[in-house]
Amino acid sequence: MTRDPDPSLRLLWRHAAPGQEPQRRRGPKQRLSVDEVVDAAIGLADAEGLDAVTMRGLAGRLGLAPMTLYTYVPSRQDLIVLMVDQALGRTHLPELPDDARLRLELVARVQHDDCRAHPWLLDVTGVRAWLGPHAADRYEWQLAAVDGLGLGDIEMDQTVALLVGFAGSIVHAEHRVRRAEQESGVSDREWWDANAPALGELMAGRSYPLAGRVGLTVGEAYQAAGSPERELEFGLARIIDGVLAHASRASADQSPPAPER
Amino acid sequence: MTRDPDPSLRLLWRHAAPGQEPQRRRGPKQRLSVDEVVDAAIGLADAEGLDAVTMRGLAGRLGLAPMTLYTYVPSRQDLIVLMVDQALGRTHLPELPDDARLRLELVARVQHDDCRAHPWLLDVTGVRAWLGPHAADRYEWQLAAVDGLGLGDIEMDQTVALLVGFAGSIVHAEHRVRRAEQESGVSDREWWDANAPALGELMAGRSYPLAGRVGLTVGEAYQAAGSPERELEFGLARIIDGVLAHASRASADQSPPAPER
DNA sequence: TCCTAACTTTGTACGGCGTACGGAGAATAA
DNA sequence: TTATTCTCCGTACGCCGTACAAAGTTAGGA
Repeated sequence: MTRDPDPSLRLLWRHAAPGQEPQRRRGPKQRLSVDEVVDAAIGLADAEGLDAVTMRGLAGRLGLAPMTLYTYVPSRQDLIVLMVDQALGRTHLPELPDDARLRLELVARVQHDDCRAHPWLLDVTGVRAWLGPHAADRYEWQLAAVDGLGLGDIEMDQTVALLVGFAGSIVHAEHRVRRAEQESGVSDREWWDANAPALGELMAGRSYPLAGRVGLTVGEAYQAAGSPERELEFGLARIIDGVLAHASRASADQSPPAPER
Repeated sequence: MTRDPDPSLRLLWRHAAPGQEPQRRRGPKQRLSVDEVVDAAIGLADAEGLDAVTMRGLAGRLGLAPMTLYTYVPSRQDLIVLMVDQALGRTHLPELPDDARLRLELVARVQHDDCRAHPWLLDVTGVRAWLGPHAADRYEWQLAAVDGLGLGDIEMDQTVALLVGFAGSIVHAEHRVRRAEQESGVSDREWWDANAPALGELMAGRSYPLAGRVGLTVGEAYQAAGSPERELEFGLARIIDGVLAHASRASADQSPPAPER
């Protein structure tokens, strides 16, 4: 009836095993552990991006032949799944404060900081990674942060998605320009200085009254196209205002002792 | 003084040229146009993802030898830049309604729909693509939608980033599971049915009271891990509430004729 | 008119990628 | 001891982006 379970699942949950692991295996012992391999891969991805995590490159860094990696991990895709959960697991999830606003902020900030530390997390696609132990722990923690506001189960899930999604989108946008700088070897400012005249010429005839004014103001304020930190602060404040207003409205509607009418 | 401008800029703005183009060129005419090449690439990416846009594959689809593409486009990376702007240009930016709430919704919905139609837009990194003509038009349109709310220039920019970032994050999350289904050939539901028992076994000993309850509720409500449409509606409503509340507060503070105190 | 320079199209080739396959040697189970 | 099972790794295949140069086509200048 049930198909064979996904083999990478067992690998993902290898540390939470129900104790049936310590059966000795036949061949020679492995030089490294899966954790060491995954940690090295995370380090490589942090430093040079997910594309730099090649089986050859990673093996070289570990002093192994490329094909040896396949005795630790079934494939590159599975390695990435393990990287995601292991990276999430490095962050200690802090205790939740009493104040609701601070709790919601914390959810977004933890996600933001993790994405910033491991920008490749946002590049991972085609993967069911949210089912690892650390992802599960995190989801539980996130739900605890939005619990007790008077939201229903579905709204709790949606609130987490809202906070986490927005935090990720900020890093995603920032990551786009960082990568462009890194790959081209030209900083955003240098590129702009070199291309502004040509761009102005090409844009001649078109008018961008608002974009021109706003772009100028933003550029002067931050010496850059934008400030991810400020965008996070601004968006987060608006989002939490909206969520808390909704929550107090919802719990007022549901609480039987209506104050007055 | 100024370095050579980025050659891909001229290609990006090729249609907005200041009329100095129609000089005849010497060799034989090209069989295709840049637009046709880019359109074919967009079709390929829409259907099979950005990874499927290989120079060989695209050339084959166009009936060309792989290297011929390099007479239209300097590199694959530049092709992708052109794809982004051309995809954005396909969407007609609707007239902005009078109601502020509707205007903000529209900004998010247009972005959401475009990302949904071209999910590979979210995979594009390492590229300065927002400087194409259609990207510029869109930014101007987005700013017009948040104009007149009483926000300062920087806050206008941040509001656009908030709406657009959130809309993108919804599609990004949805795209992750779609790709996982597509690449593995197993639907999310099938995968879950096959792996739920094994997963339950692996999770034994750990308790996820909230995640268990909420996950169950969400799963029953949507027959899936979540509903992107509902997440968009929910998040958008909260965000716009927060933005409008902030805007009315800000404009009340700034308006010289204070009503009373 | 013909020559020449510029341009398109293309074949070949190089170095990189993920990984299938099979062999050699080591460690355990029998 | 022997058989089995595991680790490690060399080789190879089919992909990728694209550098390079040859061959063919066109327009401008003589």
